[in-house]
Amino acid sequence: MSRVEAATALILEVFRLNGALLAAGDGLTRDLGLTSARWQVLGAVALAGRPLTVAGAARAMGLTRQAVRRLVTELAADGFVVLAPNPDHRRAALVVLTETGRRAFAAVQERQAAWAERIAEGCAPAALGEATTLLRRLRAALERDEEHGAAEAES
Amino acid sequence: MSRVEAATALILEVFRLNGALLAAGDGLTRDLGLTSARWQVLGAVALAGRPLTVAGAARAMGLTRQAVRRLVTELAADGFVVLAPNPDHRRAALVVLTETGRRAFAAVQERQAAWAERIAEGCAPAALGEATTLLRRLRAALERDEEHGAAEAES
DNA sequence: GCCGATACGACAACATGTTGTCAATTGGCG
DNA sequence: CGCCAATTGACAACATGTTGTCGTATCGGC
Repeated sequence: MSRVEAATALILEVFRLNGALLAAGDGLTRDLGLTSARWQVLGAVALAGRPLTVAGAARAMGLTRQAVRRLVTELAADGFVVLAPNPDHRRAALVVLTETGRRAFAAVQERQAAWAERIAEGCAPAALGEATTLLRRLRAALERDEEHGAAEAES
Repeated sequence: MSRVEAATALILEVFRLNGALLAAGDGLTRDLGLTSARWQVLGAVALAGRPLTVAGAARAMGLTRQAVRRLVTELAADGFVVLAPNPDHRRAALVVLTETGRRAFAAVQERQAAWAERIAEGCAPAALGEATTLLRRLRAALERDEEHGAAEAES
């Protein structure tokens, strides 16, 4: 198999796995009133070490602040977080976990560990690490390509 | 790094790479009036070997027929495909590429090959293959877990 | 040949992300 | 001090996927 074919096969598999993972994540969190996306936001806030604004959480997650804003609004409506006044910035409120939010996140984290263990059961940690490194390298090449790709496409 | 940690790191990287790939795919197709999603539909129809119905294309791609239906409607509106009567099934029309559609798909395919070569430049085909195999195995475990996961989650 | 299960297309509602736009706040610099 | 650029939150429009529901066409078994 040529390099192009091998790369294409890997890319297609990434798409499929991504879909499967999202579905699994939703299943993992559904009965707690969460989804994969909400869980991700909760995690960013829980693991930040300091209170985050919506825009800050978005930066931490690599998403746009608009997407995070809607999720935060929903999480606040469901009582997982509250928006606390920010002493440093009147408009940019801080997202703070409630006790409910903390408990829900801890519960999901436990499940996720057990789930990851089940899923990766037959895989050597070293092999997982090598695959991660390869994917990271591909993504780096992708982002490098993006930067000066627009000009080359014209040629 | 424990297996759970390694697996979690890999999963997060799959999410990130998926996002980067989608963005790159859109960039690759934009000036032809396509997107990643439309390209995928065009590819399913082009490579099927025989005419496909909307539902058939959806099965071939692992998407729902509703999602494919909308994309096909848009592709038809833009002249990339036409819906031809199906002699075997009055309601299920066949999706057929127009000359425009064929040319657009061929153009994207050329670009994709060059792009994949650039992206995977520093990677050995064997390493790509191993990563693909690992991801496939993870997805298989995931799908197996889904099946009898609902019951275990209660315990 | 009829009848019910199944497949298909259409429509609606929703989830999740994007980009674009706009006003308000903040902070730095002349 | 005052003004201008960057940041932020809000809203809208759109892209892409999902599920649910409905009506109808097709097919297989009796």
